Amino acid sequence: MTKGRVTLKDLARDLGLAPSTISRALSDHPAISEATKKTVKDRAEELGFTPNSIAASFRSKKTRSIGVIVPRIDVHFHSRVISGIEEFSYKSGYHVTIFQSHDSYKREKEIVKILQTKMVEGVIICLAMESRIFDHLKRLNNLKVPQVFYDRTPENFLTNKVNIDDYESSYTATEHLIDVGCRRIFHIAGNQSTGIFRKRLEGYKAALADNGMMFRDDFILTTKNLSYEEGADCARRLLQLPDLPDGIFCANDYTAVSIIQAFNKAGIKIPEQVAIAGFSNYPISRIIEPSLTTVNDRAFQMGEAAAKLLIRQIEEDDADIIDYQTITLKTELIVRESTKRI
Amino acid sequence: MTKGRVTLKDLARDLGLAPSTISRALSDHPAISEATKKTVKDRAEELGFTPNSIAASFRSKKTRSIGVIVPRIDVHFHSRVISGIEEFSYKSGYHVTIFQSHDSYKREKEIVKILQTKMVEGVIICLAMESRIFDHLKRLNNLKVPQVFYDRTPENFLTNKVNIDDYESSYTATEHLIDVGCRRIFHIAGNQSTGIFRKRLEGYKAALADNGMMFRDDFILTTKNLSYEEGADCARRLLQLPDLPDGIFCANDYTAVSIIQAFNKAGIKIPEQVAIAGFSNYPISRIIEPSLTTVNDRAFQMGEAAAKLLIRQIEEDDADIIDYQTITLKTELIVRESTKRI
DNA sequence: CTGAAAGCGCTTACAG
DNA sequence: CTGAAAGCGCTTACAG
Repeated sequence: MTKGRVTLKDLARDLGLAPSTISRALSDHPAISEATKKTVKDRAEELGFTPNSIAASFRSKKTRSIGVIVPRIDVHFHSRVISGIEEFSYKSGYHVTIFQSHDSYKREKEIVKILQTKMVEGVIICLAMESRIFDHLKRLNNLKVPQVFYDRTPENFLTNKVNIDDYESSYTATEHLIDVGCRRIFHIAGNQSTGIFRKRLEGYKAALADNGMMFRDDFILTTKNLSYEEGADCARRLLQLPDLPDGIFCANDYTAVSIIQAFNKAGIKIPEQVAIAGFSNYPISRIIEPSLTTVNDRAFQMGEAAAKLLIRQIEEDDADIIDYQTITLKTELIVRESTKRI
Repeated sequence: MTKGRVTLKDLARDLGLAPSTISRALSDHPAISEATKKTVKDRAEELGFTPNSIAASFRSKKTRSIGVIVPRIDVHFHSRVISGIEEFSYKSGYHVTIFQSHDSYKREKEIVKILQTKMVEGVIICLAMESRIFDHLKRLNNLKVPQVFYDRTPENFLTNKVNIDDYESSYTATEHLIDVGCRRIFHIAGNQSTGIFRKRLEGYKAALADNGMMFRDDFILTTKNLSYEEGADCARRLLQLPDLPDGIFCANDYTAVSIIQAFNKAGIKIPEQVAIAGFSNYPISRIIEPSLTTVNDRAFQMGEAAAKLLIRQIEEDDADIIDYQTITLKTELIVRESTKRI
């Protein structure tokens, strides 16, 4: 026995069989007899044989590894997506290597290069905020490494995408506010350079239009990052208005929570005077008082869907066929106290 | 040129040099002349040469890959630790492959086996709640794969550990409650089968003792998971007491927030009647009203420290020397409204 | 059903 | 400073 690890060759020598036979027996090749398989597997177990999958990957060109690039792992949304990715990948026999771009284009480019050397079989990525150029990703494409984008996805670049229906979700949330009697509905909007936030604004507009309500520019407060602090700032501006809104649809939960707190403090009754809806279903949305009506963003399912799509593309053998897919997950509106007017 | 990727051999042929020279030039081997290095690197760039690091790993037995096992990625604490691990590892040229045990011993065992076949050079792990037997990890040890544990660490098993000082942190938090005038301080305790929660209880006890206060068994409410719901339950029990506590030290933030809300509703003034301190510094602790005094658990730094320790152990060449380390990070008490009585 | 042989793309002693 | 050669531990056509 060589020092340390037992290799497949060691096993072969031990059993008086060819290495090729051992290899096939261990991977349940149909040509090998059941008897041999059993002998080999038992002996492998006894000797504590651990296959070196790096050697196997090197030889077979299959690493069964997926690269994931997110802006930050500790952003709750991303950690949930990653959890979904890991879960589905694990069940499918793939493993997941994670990198953070910190929203830097330079770092994203570096990571993509590393991913290439690591021979990952596919990549799931949420673009860095800074990324405007996609050459690094097109290059991956040329190397036939499938990619799936989520959340922040490239425009003008044909590829695989997984998203929720931001437009429809916002439409539903806004219509819900209308249904509970709101007539002056404001929108706290996200950065309009990001597609999903544009869509959330569009959904809001469409719901108003379809219900015969006028869209007004001054009902939109646009923020940079939809941060808690920006939410407080929006609340301040709203409270100075001659006419308060009677409904607010916020493009995320942080701003919604912030506004709820400011309004609570100002003695404004939620939902009686102002109904508020958010977006994401972050843990805090059910803890805040009143609890927040919000859109469940299904981050975990997005991760699962992304992994599923990616692995299908990896395992599809038709290298010539390029069929990019865009998966859109349905969301649900979770109605809580902040809009329960009736 | 072979179809698809350019290999090191292709480069060698192209330049009329030996593959060994190319290999050395690319890795800045001191024996190679600057002129040759430049020629090689420039040509590599031109031809779009991407080194196959799987081949390199296979040959050199260095994968520069670290396995990370956590119960769940989407638990905020773990996602922050992972973020710290990734950050430090990336800077050190290592990459991080992540697995979730879902607190299952069986799955943890499976993952450890996979990690062995993947030839990771080290493992960072937060034990599954279920894990009582450590044979799978001892086996890793025998294979000379360094391990670092964090948060939930094995007892009676010599290894590397990274933790915060739970005892000291709880002592400080409790003493802070005493300093602001509390005399009937209750403790919401975590599951006592977990080391860190035992230590938090101990710290609480010690602070009482050192300040001449009696420890009373009935001042301890023990929970299973320190969940938000269990916090509400604790609050209910506290509110039924003939004498309310005047201070509560909670072993995490969820229970603290839950109690704050219940007390708010019951018309009990925080901090005037009851001062409350938590543990973790979760985002919600600064949003809740009144904002929560809590211990910053330094999860990101734990991840960094774990990665740093692990990588040092990987790169230490003295295979014969076994020097297990335990790193304890200092925490800080973040004082907010919930204890500001003076 | 089993085996002999080639080779994946690198790195690394050894030699000069 | 550069090169020739061996080989890491597997898998996979090819052959019988």
